[in-house]
Amino acid sequence: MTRTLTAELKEKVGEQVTVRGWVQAVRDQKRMQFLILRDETGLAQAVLPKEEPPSELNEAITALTAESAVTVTGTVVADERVKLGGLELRIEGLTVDSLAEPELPIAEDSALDKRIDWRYLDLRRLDRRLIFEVQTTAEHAMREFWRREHFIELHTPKFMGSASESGAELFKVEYFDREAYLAQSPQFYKQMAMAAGFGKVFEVGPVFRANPSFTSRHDTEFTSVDVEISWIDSHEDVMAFEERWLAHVLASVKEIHGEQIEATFDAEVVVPELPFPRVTLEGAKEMLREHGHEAPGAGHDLDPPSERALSEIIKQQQGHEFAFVTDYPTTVRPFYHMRHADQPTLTKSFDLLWRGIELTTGAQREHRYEQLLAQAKDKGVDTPPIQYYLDFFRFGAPPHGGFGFGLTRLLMQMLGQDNVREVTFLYRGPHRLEP
RNA sequence: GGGGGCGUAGCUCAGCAGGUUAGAGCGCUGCCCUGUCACGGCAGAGGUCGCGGGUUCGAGUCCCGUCGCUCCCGCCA
Repeated sequence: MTRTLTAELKEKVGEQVTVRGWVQAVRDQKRMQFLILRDETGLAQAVLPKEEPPSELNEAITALTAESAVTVTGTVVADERVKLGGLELRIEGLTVDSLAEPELPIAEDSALDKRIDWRYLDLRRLDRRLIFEVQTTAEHAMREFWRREHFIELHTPKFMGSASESGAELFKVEYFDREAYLAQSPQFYKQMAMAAGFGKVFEVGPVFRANPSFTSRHDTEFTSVDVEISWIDSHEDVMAFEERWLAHVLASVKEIHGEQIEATFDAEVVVPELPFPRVTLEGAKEMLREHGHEAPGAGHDLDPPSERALSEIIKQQQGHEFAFVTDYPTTVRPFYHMRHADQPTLTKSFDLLWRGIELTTGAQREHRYEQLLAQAKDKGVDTPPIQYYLDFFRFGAPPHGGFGFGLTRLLMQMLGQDNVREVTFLYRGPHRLEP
């Protein structure tokens, strides 16, 4: 049997077709039975007159419950009375593939946490599906761009013998007779690819952070998009790549899903102008103070309210939703970020803000072995466990830099969602390991 | 880790200053309804008020503890 999708029905008027999907609603009346069917492409009405006494088919429809999985065979008929596309299916056969229990544990207006408990039911809604269609398009556009520019795709290990970055907490796991850690980032390995002469690399993969963060934009496992580029002159080259790449991604999403995103989430996808605004961290703080906002003191990163305010100011002044904030002090950056030759307390690093939230952290990396050792010592890093990493720079390493990018944060902002959990297939947090 | 808010029916919530048998809408079950389309009408079932302890003649309501959810901060993508 060939399955016809509900979206294809308009081309099949007069034909007998088989549609397979879920029962959205049953309206069982005295003389007429209506069955609203949903598949991944939309909704369709199926209809059957009720016989006296009711036929077996009538009884089967009466017994249906919402969200049951069914296969319906019938003839497609154009009928102006039908508000759902002016089409309906005159039912000739029905198979109940799986009867749903009558009371569903969640409804459209259920709280997010409860919806995640029953995520597979929540995801049956077509607007949730759109989120993952957009994700697919965005990733495809990223790869398209990378391939065009001769990047190599990496799949780095997620088990590690030691920490790859300071700051974020590590998950410890049993690993035979010793302990291992889940990777917080592919940072060291993408740098290894630079030492291996790969030139330009990317990875889209999971990272793990054992931070007990209870906010709308953190999770303990998320999909990180990582890029690393060799033979750069400074972090400026990395930013210049990232903005072109992102503009391409947003243009693709807008072209394919822009209208639907606007209709579904009331969010406009704006393709950004190049170049993105750039401001140094200290310059940003000055801007904030000029506009009457409090800003953290020297040596400190922007706090979230400052980031939101900064995005707002730049939006007003330059009409741009993105902003690169550059030149973070060494105090808030890891040891491997390259320092400015003339200002050794500042790193050649950047963050990318979009509509007030951090999408990216990037930098030029220190590729000179002796300098890297000195910086590790300066930051109090315990070097023996990461000697394998330091060794990457002993036998000829190119100048390089790159960035890490939160895929879910991109989606959240793109779709006007207020929580990364909405755009994560299955959220993982401090108290969430199921489903 | 720190702070704010919350936890009452399958779902979303109400429950005023502690006072008989804890309510509503949606959903569910049954009956009725000539084409519905958020169908409509009538009837019904459904609750150890997160959990434990305390105050009180009496606790959904007040107090303490605990668990969970949520938002903000810290941390970060």
